[in-house]
Amino acid sequence: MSTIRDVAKLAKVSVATVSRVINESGYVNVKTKQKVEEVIEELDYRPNDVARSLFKGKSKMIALFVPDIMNPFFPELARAVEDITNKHGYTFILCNTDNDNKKEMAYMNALLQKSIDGMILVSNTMTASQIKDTKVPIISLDRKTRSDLISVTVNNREGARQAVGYMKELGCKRIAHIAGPDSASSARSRMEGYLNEVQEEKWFSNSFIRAGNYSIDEAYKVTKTLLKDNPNIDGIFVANDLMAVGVLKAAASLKIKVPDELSVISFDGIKLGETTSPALTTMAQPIYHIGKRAAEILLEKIEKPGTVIQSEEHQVQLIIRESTREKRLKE
Amino acid sequence: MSTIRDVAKLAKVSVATVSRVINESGYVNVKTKQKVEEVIEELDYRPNDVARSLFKGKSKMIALFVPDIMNPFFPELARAVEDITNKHGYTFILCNTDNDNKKEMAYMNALLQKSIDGMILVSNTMTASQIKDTKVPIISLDRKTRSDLISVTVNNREGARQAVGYMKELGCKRIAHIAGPDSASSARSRMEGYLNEVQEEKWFSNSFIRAGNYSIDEAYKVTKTLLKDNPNIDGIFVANDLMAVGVLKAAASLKIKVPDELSVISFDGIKLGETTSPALTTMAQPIYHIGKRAAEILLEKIEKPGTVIQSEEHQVQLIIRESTREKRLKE
DNA sequence: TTGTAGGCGTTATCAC
DNA sequence: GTGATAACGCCTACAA
Repeated sequence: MSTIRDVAKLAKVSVATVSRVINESGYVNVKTKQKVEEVIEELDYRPNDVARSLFKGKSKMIALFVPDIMNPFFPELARAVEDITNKHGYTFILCNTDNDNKKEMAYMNALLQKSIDGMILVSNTMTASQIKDTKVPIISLDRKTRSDLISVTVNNREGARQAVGYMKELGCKRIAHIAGPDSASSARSRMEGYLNEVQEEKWFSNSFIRAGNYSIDEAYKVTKTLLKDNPNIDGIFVANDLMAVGVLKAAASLKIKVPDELSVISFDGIKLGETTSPALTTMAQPIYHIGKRAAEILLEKIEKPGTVIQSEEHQVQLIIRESTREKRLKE
Repeated sequence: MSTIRDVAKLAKVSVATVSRVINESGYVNVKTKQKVEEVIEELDYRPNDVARSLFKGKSKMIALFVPDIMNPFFPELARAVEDITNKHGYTFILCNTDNDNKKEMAYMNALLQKSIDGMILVSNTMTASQIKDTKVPIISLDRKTRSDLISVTVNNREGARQAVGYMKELGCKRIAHIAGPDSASSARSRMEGYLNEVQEEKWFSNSFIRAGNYSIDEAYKVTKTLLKDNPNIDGIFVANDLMAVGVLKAAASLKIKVPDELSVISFDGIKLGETTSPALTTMAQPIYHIGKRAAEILLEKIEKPGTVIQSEEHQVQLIIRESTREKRLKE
């Protein structure tokens, strides 16, 4: 690799001049500029980003923290963030945290040592004190952390409400809820929305709520007992699509027909929900879009430190597929 | 952020000494070491990795190139690579290339400027000349590139053969193939395996082969015409699980029952295949394992430049689920 | 056992 | 317009 000095020597100018042409900063004579560019071409010179970073204290890298990229909700988010950061000339770093605060902090410190320019967090465990003395821009995505971070989220509560409302319209009389992990703000909000819609009903009972953890297997298990304990349930609002897959499996194993005997609606709108059978009716998040917005906001904060930015809450949208159906009233 | 100089000053030693204790290199008196460590603690000093990188010419970062992380085959691979590199103290960079050679080269150059230590490529388009003058270790994963890169792959041809062989055992008499993109070595090998097993059969016809591109939608389209043109087909070997989802949809839309009237077997063993209905019979790759191995080999090459390493080909395994069934012979 | 000093490749601030 | 040169923070000969 040739350095700026090599270029300078060959072009018979100083490194300062070379620096000026590659950065298009300051004055430089047209002819010398030309000469320098020729030499750069000839030597196939590329500036060393590490040296640049050292000088500037910035690395042109941003990181995304997700619990686990193998959870199908996150690839789309990651893709969005990568696309945007890449377009702005930043390098994208992916960190799987397994919701483990230790891991999160380890990553964070490692990245800080690398002069990371900003981070986007999908996290429940990060506390305010852990990030308070960090001066690099950080924003929260999909969830709200226990801190005052700017966040890009979705109207979980209202979306949940609409989902449950839709099931009521369909004629469901006993609607259960498979909840997400209580540690996730999104899960708590969805539960709230469910309760808002259902708490006043005379049929409602706390036993209609079962705790899942946003994973298929756990949802399968709890749904099975739920349905055994309460055979009269005719609708389930599931806190995310992934768990709904488990719910579908549980229903199938109990020979309960979806949607004929049981309507299932969930949340997220991941691709996976289109391929199940029946395909999932769901409240779809604009996943790519919120990832995009998070990245855009972060870059804004990085590149113009002065500007104030605001949290954003985006809208979800009901997508009706095959797992819900209007109940036929007995005549 | 305090620097090594701050530590030195406060500990009343030279920076060299501080450097020695943080790197555990060279001699340093027990008492001074203690003193230095106290100060490090007190100042919460962390060495600046950028400065280190500049000096060493290494960044402790490795990158993984995949076509698109939204394709469900790749998250598991990415997770494996991230886990291993992270365990070794490296930072993980993810690059989505969309199989676009321009993008690949742009990423590559950008990363080289950042003193990347190594790269793992899932790529078809990278040619030998494009990487020949790169001295950082690169290895190929899942596919073989048009170059002499060390690769970690799976026995695609033999696996395909076994898959088709299995369908024959089930009694299938007309087995079609939905192929992957010809640009991918994995797709070509699977096609070969299919042909090996089928070419000699008197029923075989080239029209039993349709070109897909490893995506659901295209597979759906081509399968529909395939099945319309050849209603006597009773088995399909699909080049990957994702396309098999499209195949299942196509069959459903044609009211063809899987597996009763049509057996479907595919390749990859991604989680998605468990959630379809019917669940996919497939030749499963040890996805996480090959990602892990690729990372391990790469790190080996990075940390001990001398050692010679070899390409690896791992075994696939038949997983029988619901999309295949023995044909009942007419009595 | 410890310290001094040069260098990794850039950029930016001065002079000229 | 251009050129020295001092940082950026760290590491490692080489001296002492």
